Amino acid sequence: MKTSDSVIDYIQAKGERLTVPRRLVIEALGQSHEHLTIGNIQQHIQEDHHDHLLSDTTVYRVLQWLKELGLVSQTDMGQTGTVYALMSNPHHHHLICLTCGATITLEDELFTPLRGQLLRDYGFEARIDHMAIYGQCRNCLNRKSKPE
Amino acid sequence: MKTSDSVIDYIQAKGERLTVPRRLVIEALGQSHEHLTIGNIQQHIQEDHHDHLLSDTTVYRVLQWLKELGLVSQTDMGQTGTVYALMSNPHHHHLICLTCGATITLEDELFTPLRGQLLRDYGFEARIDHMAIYGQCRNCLNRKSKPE
DNA sequence: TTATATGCAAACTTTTTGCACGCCC
DNA sequence: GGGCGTGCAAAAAGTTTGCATATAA
Repeated sequence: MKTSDSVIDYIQAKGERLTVPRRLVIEALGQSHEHLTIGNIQQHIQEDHHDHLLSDTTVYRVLQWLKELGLVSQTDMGQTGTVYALMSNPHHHHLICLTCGATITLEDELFTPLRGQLLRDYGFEARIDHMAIYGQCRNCLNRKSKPE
Repeated sequence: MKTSDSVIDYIQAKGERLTVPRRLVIEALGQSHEHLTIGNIQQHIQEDHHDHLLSDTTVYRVLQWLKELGLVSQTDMGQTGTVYALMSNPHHHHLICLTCGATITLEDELFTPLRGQLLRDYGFEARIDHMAIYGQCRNCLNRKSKPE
């Protein structure tokens, strides 16, 4: 698995400017192999080993820049808010139950066939990095009915 | 294809309370076979034949209620904002190119295998009504490189 | 040195909440 | 009639922008 280091290498190779806040955000995302909200990222940086608090503005701007470079994914997790993750982390996805809110983690392999088909049929390289699929979980299914 | 009528029938059969604002929102969504933002919905209702403006509050609340009933899908379309659609409309999905912004419409059938697998493996009934998949389109693929 | 990133404050957009009133069943 | 939905106003979240300062290359 790739770490924040390879991301940083890539950025330098590309000639992008690497500043302290940028490095901190990348490290925060790299260290936690989780999806983080803006707030999580700030917290992480502040707690972890640096006692530096980045402004919202900066975190937003760094994330936008990383997204443009294709290094970060953004996912709307509904209730939880919008979360970000390094695309180099092992991809995974979530099933989210609309009724009870339970979340189930999915392996990325599940999307291999779909990726293949999109590439074959549309020439489209899908970046399915962190998908959130909503629906009804097993338990909640046992009492719902649906419209005609 | 199902119209707002069958949605209304369903709601009444379920014993849910049907008010004027609720009916207007359902009709707006049913008439435009598109995905609408909150603002679109209000506009639609005001222009279309009623000159009644619903408050944001009410539209949000009606949509939340419809989502809970499983009658409406919600999709974050990035730039465009969050859009809503009656789930009774024929499902379709979008490929969105991160580079040039092109959008490609997908048939729903593409997701049949995935749905089947999620149900089989996880007992999860996925509600994939209006998915947005980001990536690189055919044209833009021909010049991109990616980090190691 | 010089272009570019950052922080602050404030503006903006989107969504949620409390409460009095009004309407559907 | 009574519970539930609606509108208003205001607050709370979430995100963006302008500008002076700081910093990487």
